[in-house]
Amino acid sequence: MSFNPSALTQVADYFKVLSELSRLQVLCSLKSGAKNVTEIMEDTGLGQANVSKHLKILAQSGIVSRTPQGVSVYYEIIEPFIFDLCELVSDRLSIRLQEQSKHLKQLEGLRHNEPIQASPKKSKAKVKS
Amino acid sequence: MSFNPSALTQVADYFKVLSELSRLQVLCSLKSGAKNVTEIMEDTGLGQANVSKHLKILAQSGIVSRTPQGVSVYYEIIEPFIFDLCELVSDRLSIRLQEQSKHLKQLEGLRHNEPIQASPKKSKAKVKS
DNA sequence: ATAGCGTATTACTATATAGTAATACGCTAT
DNA sequence: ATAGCGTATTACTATATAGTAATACGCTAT
Repeated sequence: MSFNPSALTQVADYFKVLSELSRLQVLCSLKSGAKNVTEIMEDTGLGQANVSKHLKILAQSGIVSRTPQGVSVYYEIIEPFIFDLCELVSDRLSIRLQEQSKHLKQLEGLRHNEPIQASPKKSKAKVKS
Repeated sequence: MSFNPSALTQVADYFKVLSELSRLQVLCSLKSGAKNVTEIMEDTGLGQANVSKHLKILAQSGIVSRTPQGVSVYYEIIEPFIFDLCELVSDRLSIRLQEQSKHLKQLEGLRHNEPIQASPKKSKAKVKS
């Protein structure tokens, strides 16, 4: 059993950046192209300070670029790879739902053919032997 | 701009499960096959209560299965998909390092007043001067 | 120089959760 | 029944960080 803990840490940190709804919202807002902070605020409904904070994290983690332009600052996706990741996860979650409903139907079928026996109540009463 | 916040939340939560070093260590330990808690502890060096806690999270998120077997409990990966994700991220991080060192070399060149060469694309035609 | 605007930062609160010691729980062999 | 073992849970501490109001900063037009 040999895995590199420092590489794993980096992977964990990368996932951590993507593990916050607000940050994913900001990224989705940038999917259609570069935007400044105000535009992102309007897109996401997040507060200004909050958006700035998340953008800083995204920029520091190399997912997004920062370009001051006049009085405002434009941010842009520089690693579209993240959308691939999100889609993969999203697809996986869909598949899960699919299989889940399939299993539910199987249970339905069972129910009509052979009745499921109710499990006896868990009682802590000690039975004297 | 229309993204589904509830779907995004689920994606974020999935990433959150993978965003902790200890949890990734547990998963890596399970990569070679089903293991009980004690074996995972030995593999990872994590404490017993801590391992149990992480395993609970992994089981509840549908990544791992739980099978009591005698006095111990065996856990097993049921969604190898996570390893694909980890590898993708790991590969991306490697590519970054590669490009980073390339840029460093370019800076070195600048330092010595050597012209910067246009990026070589994928052609392997390396002309020696 | 000054005002106005957009953005970043500061200082703070609230919350989530990793880690852990102690303990409860549940199985198995005796 | 009892002891011993492996695992889960409880109760707690420590830490990280999301969100935010206030404010600082920096650019541009006047």
